[in-house]
Amino acid sequence: MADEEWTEAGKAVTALVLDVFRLNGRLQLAGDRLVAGLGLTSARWQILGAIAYAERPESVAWHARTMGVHRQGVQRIVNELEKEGIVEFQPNPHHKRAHLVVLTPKGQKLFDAAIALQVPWVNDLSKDLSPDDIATATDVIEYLKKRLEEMG
Amino acid sequence: MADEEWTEAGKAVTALVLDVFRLNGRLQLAGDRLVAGLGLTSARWQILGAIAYAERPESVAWHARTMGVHRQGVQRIVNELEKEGIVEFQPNPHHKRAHLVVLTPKGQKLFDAAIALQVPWVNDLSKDLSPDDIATATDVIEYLKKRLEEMG
DNA sequence: TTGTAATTGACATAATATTGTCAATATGGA
DNA sequence: TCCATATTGACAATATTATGTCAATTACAA
Repeated sequence: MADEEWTEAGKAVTALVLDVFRLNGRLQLAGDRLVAGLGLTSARWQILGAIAYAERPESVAWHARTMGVHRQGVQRIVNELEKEGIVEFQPNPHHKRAHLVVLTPKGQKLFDAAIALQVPWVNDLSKDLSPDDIATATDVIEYLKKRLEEMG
Repeated sequence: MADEEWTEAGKAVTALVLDVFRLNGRLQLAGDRLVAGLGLTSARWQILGAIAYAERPESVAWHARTMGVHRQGVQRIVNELEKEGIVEFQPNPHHKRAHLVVLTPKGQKLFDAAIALQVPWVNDLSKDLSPDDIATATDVIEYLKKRLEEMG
């Protein structure tokens, strides 16, 4: 493969990447607006989701690693959420310092309220898309993500 | 359509959105690493690309609007690039203050160098993907982006 | 057990992004 | 022309994110 020119797939993925950047920005904005009334932001919501959907209570560092973001950012937001009674720390039987993060009942209600806003929003957003095409798009996105994780 | 539960497409798009967030992070990271040796970052590179690929010289505010980002951020980076001789401002015959941004020869060389790094990188990244699937993914991403722009 | 490397939360600092305001300019209608 | 509205670059004030360091802890191999 010559190095100076794009392959067909390379050209197409280049365009896809630029679209992913733009979509990411729009989604961030839309998410912020959707849950602003609940006192949430996209960043907070995403962390709540990670905690809510984890199979078991996990540490801040674990969540950061899983989300692929800096652990300091997650720590800062989780500490805020803890002060607001939205999450709480549980002792970790396997680690004295790395406490496990869980939603409080108040946090669970807040997350449920966010979901209640997201459901009609995403149902409307996606109503004209074919499930097959969405699945294909997801496969491509996940493949690229996996490749990047391997390469990085 | 009931509001309390996800449609099939809604559920699938919810998963897709989370994947887009993760991929965006990985791409940002990979881009930073790819062009770091050139004194570029993902953000700078993206702005250079917008300037390079614009059909004609445009103002900072125009680029920010097109990219869907804050105009202040673009302004800050463009001002830096201008100090470094990578871009320059041209007088705008239609507006006294809104100067038009163009690449200098040095800037064009820098952008070409970034592309020279990106080509083999993206060719390798995409080598096992089918052009059809990439096209489908791009269509879905673009559709979502367009819908969000309309809604917002 | 002992030593080495990795993980973790806390903290500090710098870089970047966000938000709001202002005056200059441009646009379009009355 | 005149006026209201929108756009633009500059500037300032916060907020958020990124990066590096540290000590405590853990994991693991010798």
